[in-house]
Amino acid sequence: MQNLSVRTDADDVRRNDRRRRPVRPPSETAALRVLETVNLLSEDERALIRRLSLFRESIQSGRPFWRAGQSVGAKLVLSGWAARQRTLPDGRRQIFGFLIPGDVIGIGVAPSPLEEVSTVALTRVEAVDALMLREILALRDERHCRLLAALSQLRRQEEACLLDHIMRLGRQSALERTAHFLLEMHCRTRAAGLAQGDCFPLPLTQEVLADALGLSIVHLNRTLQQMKRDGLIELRSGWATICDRSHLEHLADYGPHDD
Amino acid sequence: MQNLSVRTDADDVRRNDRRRRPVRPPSETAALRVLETVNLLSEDERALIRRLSLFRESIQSGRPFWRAGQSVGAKLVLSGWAARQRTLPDGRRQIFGFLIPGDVIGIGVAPSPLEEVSTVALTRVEAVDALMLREILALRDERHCRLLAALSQLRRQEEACLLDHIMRLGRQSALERTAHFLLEMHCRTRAAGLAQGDCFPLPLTQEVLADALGLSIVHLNRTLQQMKRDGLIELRSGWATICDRSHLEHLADYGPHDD
DNA sequence: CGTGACGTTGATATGATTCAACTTGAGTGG
DNA sequence: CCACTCAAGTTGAATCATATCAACGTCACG
Repeated sequence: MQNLSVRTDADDVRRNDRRRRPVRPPSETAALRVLETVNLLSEDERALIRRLSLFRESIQSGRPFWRAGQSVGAKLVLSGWAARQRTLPDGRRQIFGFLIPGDVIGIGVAPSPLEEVSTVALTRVEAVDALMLREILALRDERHCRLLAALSQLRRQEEACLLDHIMRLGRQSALERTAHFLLEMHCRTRAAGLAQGDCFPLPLTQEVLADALGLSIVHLNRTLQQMKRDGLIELRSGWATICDRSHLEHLADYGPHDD
Repeated sequence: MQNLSVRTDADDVRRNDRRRRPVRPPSETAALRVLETVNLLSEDERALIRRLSLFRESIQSGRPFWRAGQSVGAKLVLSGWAARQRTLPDGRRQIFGFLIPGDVIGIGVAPSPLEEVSTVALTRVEAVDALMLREILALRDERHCRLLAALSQLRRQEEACLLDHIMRLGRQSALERTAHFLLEMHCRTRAAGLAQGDCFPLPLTQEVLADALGLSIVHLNRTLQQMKRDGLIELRSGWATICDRSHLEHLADYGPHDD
């Protein structure tokens, strides 16, 4: 794992026991993989993404990654995770979703309400300013049409995840929600080339997980323990493993919908 | 009320006690008002909407209004309410949102995942086939740019409602959810010109309401009763009244978000 | 005068939250 | 190397919010 060129966020977690070395330049392959998954890109388009890497920035864990209503600006995540979240006056927090490597925010002609939601880094996040990308795409040059299509499909997947999230929060039990969420994250990390078979990075504390799933931290903990006890999943140091996929999928009603 | 030109859905409910008369042509003003609220339209654009009324169709309450993945097709609701919903294998249902007069589905260049959700009529629904509208807008004629802007803002509002829905389901109590939802519906019906001051049509059974708010029907019933007892709202025959707005807004944390 | 859809109610069960204590493991500084 | 600290995870007990079940009321309609 360590010698792959993809720097995962869970690496951050697992490298805790060593002295932090100077930051290696993060590879842009995760970003490219996400987009490729969706749509094969031309060499022109890949080069465009790679050139962006010059405008790299690094956000510390816990710092805001994107401020609500940041009217101008656009970012492409190279590595690290962030959470879109909103907080009630009394402190209750709801997480709407996660940004993982290859995800993008602020691109797209029409502004999305998702960009009105503040986003906070959950690990160290390496990102590039994608304003240039946005402007290039706005020209609707034919050479970039596949990239454009890939990005707009990415946006559609994001919206589909919102719907799944509503289904989970409104009508599924703690166990079902958690199972469904883990399957979704496995799918997303796999698309980003971050997963290894049934094993995928999940650099989230139980508190964060609970705030995403609309559960208390204690109840989430018990739910996870039950899932481990039942041999459905394994969790350790920022990584999750799907042990019994078919059982999980059945439990969570995971898959395409036809009603 | 009865002599206003806007035919509301709640009229359907309240007219139960009379012989059903031949269907009067529904006015298109609700549709226009929704769009106008967002953006003043030119006379050209209004005329366009009015002309659409020729392709009118009527959907019975309970029948599907839009099938999941109906790849082609576009509709504009003139009157009546419909629910976007998904059902789990064991029958649990989650409602993602409601279509009210002036709402539109299937327009928009990029297909939205919301259009992958099946939609069912909750009252009789009068709609027009807006395929023509979609094609006209796709031309990006300058004369229709305001209409285009209005429609895309409508879509943004829809997505914002999804986020509010997630917040409600994930982190608010039954009371808060219900309050928040009622305020949202008041706002939306007002924009459609259907509300009368603090009073607005709400032609939803408690079962439907419960499935939207992620509550059991019994608990929703008790919650509504408490709200009535506390003088927050009134409900009767398909209409709701906001009695104590400031209290409700405070209770539900309703309003713009800044975190 | 049934019949069915919707709403209401009480009793009871359960899933989830809260609180508080304790564990574990990694980072930090003496 | 040890003691300390802090964040994250774990556990049990008590409590609360919400669900479930079953019965009953009401009203419109045929």
